[in-house]
Amino acid sequence: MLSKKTKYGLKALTYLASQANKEPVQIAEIAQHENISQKFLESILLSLRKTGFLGSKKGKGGGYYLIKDPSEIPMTTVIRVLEGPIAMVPCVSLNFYEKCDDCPDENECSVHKLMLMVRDSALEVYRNNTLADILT
Amino acid sequence: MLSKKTKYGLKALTYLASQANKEPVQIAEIAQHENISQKFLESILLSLRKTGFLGSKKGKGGGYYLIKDPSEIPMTTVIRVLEGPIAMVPCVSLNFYEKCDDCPDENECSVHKLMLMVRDSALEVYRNNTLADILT
DNA sequence: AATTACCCTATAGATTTAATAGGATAAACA
DNA sequence: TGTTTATCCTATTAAATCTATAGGGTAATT
Repeated sequence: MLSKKTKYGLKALTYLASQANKEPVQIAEIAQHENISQKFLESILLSLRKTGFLGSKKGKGGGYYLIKDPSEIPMTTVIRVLEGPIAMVPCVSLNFYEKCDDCPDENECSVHKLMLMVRDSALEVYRNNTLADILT
Repeated sequence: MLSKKTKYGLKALTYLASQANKEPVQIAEIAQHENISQKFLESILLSLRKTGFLGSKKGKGGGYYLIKDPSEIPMTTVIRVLEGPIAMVPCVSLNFYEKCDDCPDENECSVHKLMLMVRDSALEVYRNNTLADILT
C-alpha cells in the first residue's frame, strides 16, 4: 500500500507544479484544495524541502514553491524520499539493500527472483515519468 | 513492503513445487528448510489450503501438497491471496476497488495516473510468471 | 489405544502509520 | 517597533497492521 504521506506529498507537488507562476503557495491552500490534514501536510512539505524538492518563504505572502522544473523531477527520486525503497523486499533494493536473515543464497530464492522482476518493472515506470508527466 | 506472510507462503509453495513426487510434506520440514516459524507457517498453509492451492492429509505421513501443477499457478492469484491487492492504492485496484475519500475526480488525480501505470507493470510480471517459472 | 500431524481460535507484542499539540522562529507590513 | 502571518520543529498519541505464540481440538495412521 502507498502511504498517505506519499499520496499527499505527490498531490502537493502536483498542485505546486500546476501553478501558473512560481509564487509561494501556502500550506493551508494546498491542504484545503487537496483535502489533506494541514498539520500532517506541514510535516510532509518540510521533508520535501529538506530533501531539495521545495523552497519556502516565511511570513506574509510566504509558502512553498518548486525549486526545479517539473520535467526535471523523476518519480524515482520522489518515491524514494516519500515512500522509501521501490523494491518490495530489501534484498532486491538498489538504494536500500539488506540481506535476508533467512535465505542462505539469494540466487536460489524464488521470492528474490520474482521481486527482482517486479522491482525492474516498477523502476521503469518511475524512471520514465517526471512530475510534469503525471499532471492531468 | 512484502509481508512475511507472503514471503513465507511463496517459499513454502516453491518448496512443495520442487519436490520430486507429490507426497505430502510436513509443516515442520518446510519450516525448518526455509527458516520459518512453524506456528506462523501453519496458519499460512491453512489459508493456502482454504483458497484451493494446497491439499492436506492428517495423521502419520500427512502434510501438505500442491493440488495443481506449478505451471498452472499464476503469480497473480498467489499474490492476491497472500498479500492482497496488487495495486498500491485501492482506486486503481481491479479486484479490490475502492473510491478515495478525498479526490473528487479520479481522472484528474496525478496519483491515480501514476499508480495505474505501476499497477499495469506489476500485473504484467505476475501474469507472465507461474510458480514453475520462479523455481531456481 | 497411542501416536502423529493438521485444524482452529484467540490473543499478545512489536512495529508502523497517521495525526495532533504546542510552541519557536522569521518575514512582512503598518 | 509591534502585530500579523506563515513556516519551522519536536514530542506525543491514537490507530492500525503485522508477526508470532499459546493452547488445545480433530482426524488419520499404525
